Amino acid sequence: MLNRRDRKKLQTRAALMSAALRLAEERGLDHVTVEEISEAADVSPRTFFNYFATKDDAIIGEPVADGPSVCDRLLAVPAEVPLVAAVLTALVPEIEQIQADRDIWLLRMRVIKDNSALLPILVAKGAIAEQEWAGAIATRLGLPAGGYFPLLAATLTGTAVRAAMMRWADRSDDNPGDQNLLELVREAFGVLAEGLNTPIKKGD
Amino acid sequence: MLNRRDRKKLQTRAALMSAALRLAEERGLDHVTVEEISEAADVSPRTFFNYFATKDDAIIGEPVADGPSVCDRLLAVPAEVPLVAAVLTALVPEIEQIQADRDIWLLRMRVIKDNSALLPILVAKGAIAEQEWAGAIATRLGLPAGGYFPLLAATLTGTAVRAAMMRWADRSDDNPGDQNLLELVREAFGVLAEGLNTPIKKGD
DNA sequence: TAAAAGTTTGCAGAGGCTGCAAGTTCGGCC
DNA sequence: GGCCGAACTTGCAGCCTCTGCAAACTTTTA
Repeated sequence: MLNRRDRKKLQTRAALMSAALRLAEERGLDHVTVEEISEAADVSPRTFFNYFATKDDAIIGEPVADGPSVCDRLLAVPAEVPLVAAVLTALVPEIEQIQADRDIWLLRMRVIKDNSALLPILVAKGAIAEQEWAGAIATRLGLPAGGYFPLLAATLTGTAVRAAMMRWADRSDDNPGDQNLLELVREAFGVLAEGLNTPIKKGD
Repeated sequence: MLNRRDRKKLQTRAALMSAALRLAEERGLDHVTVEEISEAADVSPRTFFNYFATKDDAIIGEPVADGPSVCDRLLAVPAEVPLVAAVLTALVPEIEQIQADRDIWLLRMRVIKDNSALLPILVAKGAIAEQEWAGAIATRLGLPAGGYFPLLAATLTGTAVRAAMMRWADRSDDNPGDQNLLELVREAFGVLAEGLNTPIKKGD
């Protein structure tokens, strides 16, 4: 259970992230200093760095892993299920979590979109996860762990997820007002499964 | 033609990049300061920033575009050629250029591999290019420019290229000593074309 | 060769980030 | 309740990245 101390930490962390996002959205991340963020969260600047290694991290956040990981779930999917479908299945809980935190994620994606320096950092976080997926994929397929295909497959699926999220967050102009992230990921995975030479049918 | 001034610039730029790579390989990028790099290249630290916006950029470098771009070439490939094959064709010159600069690229990839903070930056550079590819791909397929599929396709191909380069640079342990980058890209594109559910045949 | 154009450099300064040591709060135990 | 140790916060000093500006300096051009 969480004691007062842990609750306060969570609270401080959330306050810092929220302040960072809010300020970054207002004026762009470059025009927000750590001092201002800490000020807004009512802690000292030094404390900011006790929570986040870099200013960017306060925007990106970190996956708060509780429960079985994507890898665990991926290994749990029956071996007969084709790779792409299996990965999708393993991802569903994460995706639903993101949908649940819809507001914060949309804000985050908006900030990332407006501060192009952040996108690569998001990708970097993803790359760490993908490295792990690669191991699980290799196991599934009975391929050597350090092999080529598993890593390629993991990286490609990660990319597809990210692309879907970008699209999800991008409710601009002529985009339908509200879309289901899971549906978008499904579409992207369809492309992965079928091969790039076969454009998706519906919509653009 | 290049006059003395331009030649000197090229020379200074190369000296900075080379010094940065050499020092970063020796002690890790974090333990190399801009001051040391400039010192080694025999210019002032201030001059370093006339050439590169950030320290990282001296490692990553920038595509020195001369001649037709990937996009130009992509649009020049006959419309009947399937997408994946077309992109591959458009990329061949770039890939050959990289093979030609083999030594510097291998060093660069080694440094990137040892300094994980650099990988996302490499990806970022790629993302800019991919954005442009997406436009060309859309044109090829007669899809709306801002659409979903073209960007997904561009991102996926970019990812595949990068994966191939990582593998190319990774001549470790049980890897065959010398591989052809073009061949590796071809393999990765094979996966893209066929769909992820069909693992590549030969090798792992 | 003199003016114009382009480059290098030093300097001052903002801001990110770190180690350290002192102060404060919290949790558990007698 | 009171006390101790662990965890957390904070200020401070300091290094480093990166920028704007203005003064040299070098190359090009007329």
